[in-house]
Amino acid sequence: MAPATSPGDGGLGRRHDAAALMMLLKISGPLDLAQTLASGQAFRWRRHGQGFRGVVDNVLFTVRQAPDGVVFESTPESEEAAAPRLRAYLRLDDDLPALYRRHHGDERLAAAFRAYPGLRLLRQDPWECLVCFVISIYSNIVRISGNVGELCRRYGEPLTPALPDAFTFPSPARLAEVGEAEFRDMGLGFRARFLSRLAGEVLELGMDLSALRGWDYPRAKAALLGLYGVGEKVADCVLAFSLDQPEAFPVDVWVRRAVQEWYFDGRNVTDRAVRLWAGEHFGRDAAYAQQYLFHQRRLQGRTVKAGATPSASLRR
DNA sequence: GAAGGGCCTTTGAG
DNA sequence: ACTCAAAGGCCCT
Repeated sequence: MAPATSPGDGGLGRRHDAAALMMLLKISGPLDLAQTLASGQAFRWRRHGQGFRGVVDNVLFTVRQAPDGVVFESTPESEEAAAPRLRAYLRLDDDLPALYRRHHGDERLAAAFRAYPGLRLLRQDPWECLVCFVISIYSNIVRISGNVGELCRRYGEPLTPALPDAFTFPSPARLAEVGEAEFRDMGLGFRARFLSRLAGEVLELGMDLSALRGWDYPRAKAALLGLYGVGEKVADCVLAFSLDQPEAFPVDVWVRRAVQEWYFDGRNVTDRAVRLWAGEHFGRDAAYAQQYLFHQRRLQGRTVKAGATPSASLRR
C-alpha cells in the first residue's frame, strides 16, 4: 500500500495515495458510469479495480460509481480543480428524466431507457474524438482501442514523470509530421492516409474544432465533412460525442439495424433516409436517442435469434 | 442522389 | 488448426 506521504512523488508536492485523495462528485440525476464509459463513445478508458482509468484533457482520472455519485482521483490536477472538468465531461447537467419523459410513448426507445438508465453522452475533446472515429472506420472495438492507445504511446507526451504509463493525446501538429507510411506500419491500414491528411488539413486550416460547439448543426457538420476521411457517420459521432450537437444522429451498422427492425418493419432503408427520419422523429433528442438505440441493439448481438422477431422479444 | 467496388488488418465464429 | 465473413465507412467512379 502507498505510504501516507511519498518522497518520490516526482516533485508534484502531493501524494499518490489513492484512498486518501478520493473525492466524491455528487450527482442528482441517474448515471451509469460503466455503461457510459463502455458505450463506444470513447476508446481510452480501461477497467481499473472496481472502476475505470482514463485521460480527460490531459488529466488522469480514476473513477468508480458510488451510491450518491462518482468517486474519483485525479492527477496531476487536484481533485478540487478537476471536479468541474469531470462533471462537464460526463454531462452531469443533462436532465435525463426529462428526456425519458419526452419519449415515454416510443416503445422502442422507452425499452432502451429502461434497460440502461443513466447512460449518458460524453463531452470529449473534439480533436481526440475526431481522430478516434476516423480510426474506427470499418474496424472493431478491440482493434480501435489498441490503435488509439498506441497512437498516444508513440506520439503523445507522458502526463507526468511519475506516470510513464499515461499520455496526452497527440496534437494535429504532431500527427501531421508523422506520415502515412508510419501510420500504416503501426497497423492503421487504409486509415493511415485518412489520418495523415486529416491532421495536415486541420493544422493548415488552423481549425479550432471547439468553436463548432456554438454553431448550428448543419453548418458544424458541413465544416467536418470538408475534411478528408470524414464522412457522414464520423462527423455525426464527433458532433454528438464532443460538440454537444443534440441533433446529430450517427448512423452505423448497429443503428441502421435497430431503426430498420424497430421502426421500419425490417425493410431496408438508406442511411440518408434514416438520418432524415431521425431528425423528424427525435429532433433535438436525436443524439441521445441514437446512443440508447445503438447500445441496446449492439448488446443484443449481430443477429436476432431465430424464432423471436425483434419486436416480440422486446415487447413487454 | 443512389449504387457498387476497393480498401488494410484483426477478430472471432464456425 | 484453419477458413472466412464481418468489422461502429470513406473515397471514387
